[in-house]
Amino acid sequence: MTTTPPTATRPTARLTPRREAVAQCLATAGDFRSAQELHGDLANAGTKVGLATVYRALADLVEVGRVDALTRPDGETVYRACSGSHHHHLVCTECGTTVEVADDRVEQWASEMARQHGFDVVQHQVEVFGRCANCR
Amino acid sequence: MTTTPPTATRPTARLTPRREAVAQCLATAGDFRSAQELHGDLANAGTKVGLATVYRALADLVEVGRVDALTRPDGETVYRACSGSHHHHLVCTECGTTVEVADDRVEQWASEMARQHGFDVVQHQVEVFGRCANCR
DNA sequence: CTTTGTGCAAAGGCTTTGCATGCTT
DNA sequence: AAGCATGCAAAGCCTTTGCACAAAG
Repeated sequence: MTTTPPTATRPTARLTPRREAVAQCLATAGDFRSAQELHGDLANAGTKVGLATVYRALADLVEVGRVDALTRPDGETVYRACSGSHHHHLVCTECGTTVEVADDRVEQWASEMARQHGFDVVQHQVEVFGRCANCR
Repeated sequence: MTTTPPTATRPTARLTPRREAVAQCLATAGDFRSAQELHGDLANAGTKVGLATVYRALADLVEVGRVDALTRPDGETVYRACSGSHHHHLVCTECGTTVEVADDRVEQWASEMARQHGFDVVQHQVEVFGRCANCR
C-alpha cells in the first residue's frame, strides 16, 4: 500500500528542520518531483540530507496530508506539495511533453464513484497518455 | 515512456507460442496481473517460460495494442487483456480491496481534454484510492 | 544463412531497512 | 535518560539487458 494510516490517532509526526526543508523545497518547486530529484535539489541548495531521510520525510508528509504522491508509468513515485490547485496530466508518449489540465468534473466523478461504493476518497491518480500535436 | 511506438509502421511482431500463451493466460485471468504473477500462473499451468520472456512478450503485446498496462502505487506494473470492457478501480489503501467501476464520463473527459490540447489519446490511467466501508 | 525468440544470470534503478550516532524532550 | 531523527551502507524488488543457443523464415 501507499500509506500506513490505520491505527487511528496520528502521533503528530515531529517537524524537524530536515522535514521542513523537504516540504519547503517541494512547495517551491510547485510541481511533481521524485525523491531523488528533491535530494538533488536540496544538495544544490546547500542543504545536505541523506537520501533515506528524504524518503522518510516524504512518507511522513504524505501521511499527515501535506504532500500528495503518485506513481508514474515508469514506476517512479513523484511528490507534490498539497497546496497548489489540483490538476492532472496529458503526457505525450513520444516526446514526453506534459500538459497540465484541470477540470472539476474528474474530481467530482472520483468522489461520486467512491461515495457510491462506500469509499472514503483519499487520493486519485489520473493521467492520460497519447501523442501530442507535434508528434502526430 | 511506457510505449515505443514512434516510427510509423509496426513490423508485425511475431506471434510465437509463448507469446500466445502469455496473451491467453492474461485473457483467461480477465483482470490485472503483474508480470511475475503471470509467470507463476504459466508455471502452474505447466507452461514453462522464462520471466524475461514474459516481460518481453508483454511489452510486445502492449505495443501492438492487445494488452493494456498500468502502474500501481507500489510501482509494480500490471497488465490486462484489452478485450474486456474498459473500467477503472477503487482501491482501499488499508485492506487492498478493489472495486471495478465503469462510467463513460471519464472516458469522454479524457478524450475531450486530449482533443483540446491537440493530443491523440492512446491510453489513460484512472485509479481512485481511499478507505472502503469496512476500514473506515 | 540470417533474423528473431528464449533462458539464464547479471546488472540497474528506485526504495526500504538495519544499525550506530546525535538531537530533542 | 529515553525516544525519535539521521546517515550510511546493505538489502530488496521489479524490470531490463547481455550473451549464447535454438527456432523460424
